[in-house]
Amino acid sequence: MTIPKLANAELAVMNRLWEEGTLTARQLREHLYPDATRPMHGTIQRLLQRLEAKGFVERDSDRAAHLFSPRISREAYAAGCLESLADQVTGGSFAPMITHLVEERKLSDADMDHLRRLLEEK
Amino acid sequence: MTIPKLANAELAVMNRLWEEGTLTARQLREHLYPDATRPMHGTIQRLLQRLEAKGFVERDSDRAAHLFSPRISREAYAAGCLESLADQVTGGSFAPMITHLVEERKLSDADMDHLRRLLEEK
DNA sequence: TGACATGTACGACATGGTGTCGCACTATAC
DNA sequence: GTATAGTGCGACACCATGTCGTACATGTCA
Repeated sequence: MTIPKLANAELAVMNRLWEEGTLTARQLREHLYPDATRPMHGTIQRLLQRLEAKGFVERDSDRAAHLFSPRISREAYAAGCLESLADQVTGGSFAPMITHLVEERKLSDADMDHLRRLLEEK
Repeated sequence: MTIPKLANAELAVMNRLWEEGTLTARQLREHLYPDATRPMHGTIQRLLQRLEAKGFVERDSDRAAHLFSPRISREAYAAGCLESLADQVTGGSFAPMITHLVEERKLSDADMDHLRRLLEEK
């Protein structure tokens, strides 16, 4: 029961929803395709429909123009992807890749500090 | 210049190469398709060819049966995926998803200990 | 040398997911 | 009523992937 992967256009929609919380299809379209020569109505609807099917967005159909909100937080999605990555590549363990990140100095100081404090508390 | 993503069959080949170091196409086939009703020669060759094109395997063609070895370590691949995940979802920062993992207690004790020690050293 | 086994190169195909379009249908506004 | 905006969804083209088949190269042994 791993998290379904999001494709580019889907992720763009989710990123916008994670930023704003709740939006209509029109608001999404205006941000994602600001200078579209074509309508793109259908495209957004299709994306939202698929995202709803995957359980990523929630639809409030009270009004004529439905309201869409994220159903999964950005952090939960990211962590879910990280989990399935670990399952596929490092046998479910996170240590190898984080170690590699630290040794290659890919972690920012802020990230390191954050982690240190987090681990001390637990 | 993010790391190209590996598909299932490709990942299976890489996992085997990461375990064994260097193998021939035949050895790979015997492990990956042990009870194949069909030859699968072409399939393995195709996969290796694509992996070579993506820069994941190295080919030693000195002998008649070429030898294939991984060109990227398992850890480097995992960390690379993790990096592009962070870029896509959390603006390049790793803290949010690791925090989420810790809070949801998805990290094993071994992982936690490992990280604690790692971070103390740096 | 020829016959045969083994291995490589690669074009081709079916499949599945994705991004897009277009049209039918519905609801709201004037 | 008509016009405008929104939804639902079938359809399509595109691309990566996994697989197959065939052509070609090489090696071995009589």
